[in-house]
Amino acid sequence: MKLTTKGRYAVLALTEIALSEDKNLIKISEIAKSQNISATYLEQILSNLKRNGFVKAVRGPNGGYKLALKAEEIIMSDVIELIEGKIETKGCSQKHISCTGISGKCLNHDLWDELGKQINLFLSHISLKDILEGNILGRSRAPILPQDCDNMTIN
Amino acid sequence: MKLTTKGRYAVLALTEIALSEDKNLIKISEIAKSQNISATYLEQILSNLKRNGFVKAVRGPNGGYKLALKAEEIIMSDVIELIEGKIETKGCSQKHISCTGISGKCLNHDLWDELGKQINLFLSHISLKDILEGNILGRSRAPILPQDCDNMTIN
DNA sequence: TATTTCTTGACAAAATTAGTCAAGAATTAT
DNA sequence: ATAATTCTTGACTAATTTTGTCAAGAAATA
Repeated sequence: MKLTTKGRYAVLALTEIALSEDKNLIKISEIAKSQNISATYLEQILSNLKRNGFVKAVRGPNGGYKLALKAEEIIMSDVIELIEGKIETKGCSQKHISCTGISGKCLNHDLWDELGKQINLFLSHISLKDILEGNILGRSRAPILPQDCDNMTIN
Repeated sequence: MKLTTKGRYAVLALTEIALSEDKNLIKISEIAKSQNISATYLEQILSNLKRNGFVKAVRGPNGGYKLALKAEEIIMSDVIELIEGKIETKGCSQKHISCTGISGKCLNHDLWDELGKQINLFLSHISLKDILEGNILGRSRAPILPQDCDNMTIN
């Protein structure tokens, strides 16, 4: 799996764009300067976000970027998947035979599959709006254990 | 954050070692062969696992590795942190000033911090025993949302 | 004593990430 | 219309990280 500066820069840029919604447009150079990121590197990322409908661009003097969607519609799992590729923690090399020698199925695969699912699940519940509102801390949650089902009721 | 073949190989090796507990010792060359991994690369990883008390090694003819702990005591977050380093999805470059321009604190930091926390929380609830028993699938869980607190009771 | 097997650290190749550069297209102000 | 501004695109390069290899050695056992 991957989580690099590219993904972080993307979220950072989206945040900056959202925060200057009142001024309507923000330039790459402004974001680059305020975040101290290479402007030309940011171009790649914003261009990608544009192609995929997260932001809109206006060229020419006083041009710049703005959000193409409402902040609550910009979901982190979508953004990260676009920029970094699928969150996949691929397991063993063997695809069909067991890698642990046990019956038919690779035990390790489960771990990485489920971790990937967990990461995705987490990010799919967080929108740009949540970030803007500082509504993130304290969200992580322990995984489900067998005995949980007995002790928990959802009304 | 990082999740590379090295971490996967470590878990794979631990699984193999655990599965041959009855034969008591398993050689690097056996693991390498059955998993089709470079033996010399595995050496590094197992050596590391040994230095940190997860496995024991016996040299000489009929030597090899065995677990130094019970399978239920080998926790994935410990293993992964050892092999891959701290699960840290470090946020912006600025440490003290805001990177989004908003009051004092970096909004993006929260996202990566909390994601790191979630990954760690997930892995800290999974032991080698769980893997051996195939007790992994279905564990991932959606993050906590504000309204959850109202609708859920834990008895 | 010879063989097996782990141990360690230095090296090197390959892949990925991060970043640069340049030519161009669209827009706006003058 | 023209010049200045700003995004667009793709090719290229540099830096870093990952993924190994290699070799000399140490411990154990038959």
